[in-house]
Amino acid sequence: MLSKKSQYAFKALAYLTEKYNQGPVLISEISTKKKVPLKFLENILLELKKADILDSKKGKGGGYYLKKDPAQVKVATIVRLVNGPIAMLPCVSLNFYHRCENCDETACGLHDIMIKVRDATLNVMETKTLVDLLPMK
Amino acid sequence: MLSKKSQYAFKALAYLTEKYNQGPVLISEISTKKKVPLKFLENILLELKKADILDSKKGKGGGYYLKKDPAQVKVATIVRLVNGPIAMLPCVSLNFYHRCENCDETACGLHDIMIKVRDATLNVMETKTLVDLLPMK
DNA sequence: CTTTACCCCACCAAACATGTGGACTAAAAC
DNA sequence: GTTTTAGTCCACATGTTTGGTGGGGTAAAG
Repeated sequence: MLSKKSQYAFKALAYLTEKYNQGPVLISEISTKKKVPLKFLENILLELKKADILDSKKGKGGGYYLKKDPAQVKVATIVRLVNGPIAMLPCVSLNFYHRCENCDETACGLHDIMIKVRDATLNVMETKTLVDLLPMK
Repeated sequence: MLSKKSQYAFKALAYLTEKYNQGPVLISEISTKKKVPLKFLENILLELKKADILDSKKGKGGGYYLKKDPAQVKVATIVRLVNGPIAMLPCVSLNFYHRCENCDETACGLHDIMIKVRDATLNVMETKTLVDLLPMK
């Protein structure tokens, strides 16, 4: 399951997508509009900034805003960043690969199953972007 | 990611699938062959028994064995049992549904994305069974 | 009635999740 | 140039989950 942090991140990103190209948005505004704890949100947005998804301005008229076109930011990228690996096993992860202990990958049926799960999941997450977070009209 | 517990469960189930219809298998045998901590494994197997996946016999000649044909036991069932929900959001789970707070499902883009992810994942996990845990010959 | 082997309960440490508080810094406004 | 605004950074608190262990109890076989 996605952590609350991840869900908060998506709520914030949805809001910033709505406001894309309309200048910086206050953390406090996102916090109240999306019902996300202010200080927690602060950490999340900072993390997204460090990952080059968002940018920010300090002082009056400041706030956070999307650094890139939301249609170019994949859901998979955000999940990996905030929630961690998408794959269900370390030995099957593209971005967080780690060999399993006591497990021969070439003779592990679970390995093959989880590769299929990963591919099916990525097929969705790599094609959906931030604009898909907004409800259809 | 799958918990270690889940990985242990699958290792044990793979072993019991190999030994299907060959009588009860000792916990200690599974533990040494599959390199799973004995006491931890005990808890896991007991849980699988209570869920009607396994059965056991006490005393000499006792041990654990599969209660059903391994080809009839879906991977999805085991994951739900040992690891928890398969869906990435409570509001999108078939077996563990729970409404999201502060979130209108009908106007939540993430909701729709995660339904697609869930369906893609289930498509694999509902068709794969314990026999798929064994390496192909 | 002793041995074997599963059953059951309680506990434990470490890691992670979910926050909060407070001081600091940069930018803008006055 | 000092005040105000708003993001940055660090530390800590607390609760839950994860991964695991210890020990006694119970049922079946011999």
